[in-house]
Amino acid sequence: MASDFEVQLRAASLRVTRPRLAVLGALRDHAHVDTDTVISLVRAELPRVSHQAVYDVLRALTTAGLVRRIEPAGAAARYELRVGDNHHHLVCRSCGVIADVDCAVGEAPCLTASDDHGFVIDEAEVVYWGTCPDCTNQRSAQ
Amino acid sequence: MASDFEVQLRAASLRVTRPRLAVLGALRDHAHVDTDTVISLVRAELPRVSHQAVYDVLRALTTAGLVRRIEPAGAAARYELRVGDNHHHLVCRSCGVIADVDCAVGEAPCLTASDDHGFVIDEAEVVYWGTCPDCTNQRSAQ
DNA sequence: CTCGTAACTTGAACTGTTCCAGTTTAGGGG
DNA sequence: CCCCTAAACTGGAACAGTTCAAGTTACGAG
Repeated sequence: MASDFEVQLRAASLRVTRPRLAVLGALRDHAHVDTDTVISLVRAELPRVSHQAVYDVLRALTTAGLVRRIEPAGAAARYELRVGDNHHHLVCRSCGVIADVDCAVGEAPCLTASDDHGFVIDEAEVVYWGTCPDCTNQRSAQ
Repeated sequence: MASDFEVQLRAASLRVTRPRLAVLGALRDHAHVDTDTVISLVRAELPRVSHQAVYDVLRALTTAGLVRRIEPAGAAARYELRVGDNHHHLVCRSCGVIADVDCAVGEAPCLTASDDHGFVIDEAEVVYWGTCPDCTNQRSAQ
């Protein structure tokens, strides 16, 4: 429901606008989408939204913590609705598809490095690289 | 020594060329450098090397496994000489500096995801995000 | 030494993202 | 309830990092 997003936006002291609601709706329905896809999805609803508006909205939502930005090496940025758990991602080297995985080890998996070099660590990001089932099948079928 | 790199290149059935040796030398002396820096370092030795050559060399060395490409979200690609251990990285959100860390848990830390979704996983990449000592000090000094 | 091909040079193109100046609009104060 | 102003949006241009393409050079097998 839109009103749910409205509450979230207000809680983050962000104005409730159509583009923002459309972006949140798009992310609710499609996980791990890149900016271009978000733009298309938003325009399906609001045809006149500029690409710049989507970039602005995504940044505003990301800094507000409502949305999480994922940026696998060598690919465009992707976004997902921020859910409470700090889960990780499986990325297919072949087609780029992304799947969610829960933390491997308990609640804070590798959150503490063996030697922090004096850094103040606030997040441990884990990316599993591999080949997704579809790409594996396609390859063996060749 | 250069001859060491020569052996490595030949072992990967890559031709031994000055640009390649220069890139390897630059990476030996400077950890976690971005492409631009590699270009400068190489040109200090061989002024006439094109940026394209450096890009080509870095890609060839990366696919050959002699060099490892690191690509922290939102930053340009960085490179380091591939060493045997699969260590991880600490990245400073403020200045972008990178430090090495050994695997947190044993030899293959989080290498096995809790649920692999049918993916064939070949690498688990861990990035610790935080603030480096220098940036922490600078901030508290303000 | 000769020759074929991998590697290099030069220069332009491309993608994802950001910057900028001007216009619109959400939503609190009067 | 309406007005006003900062926040948000539009359109268009700029930018950085990387890659593509066509032609030239030089490594190293024979």
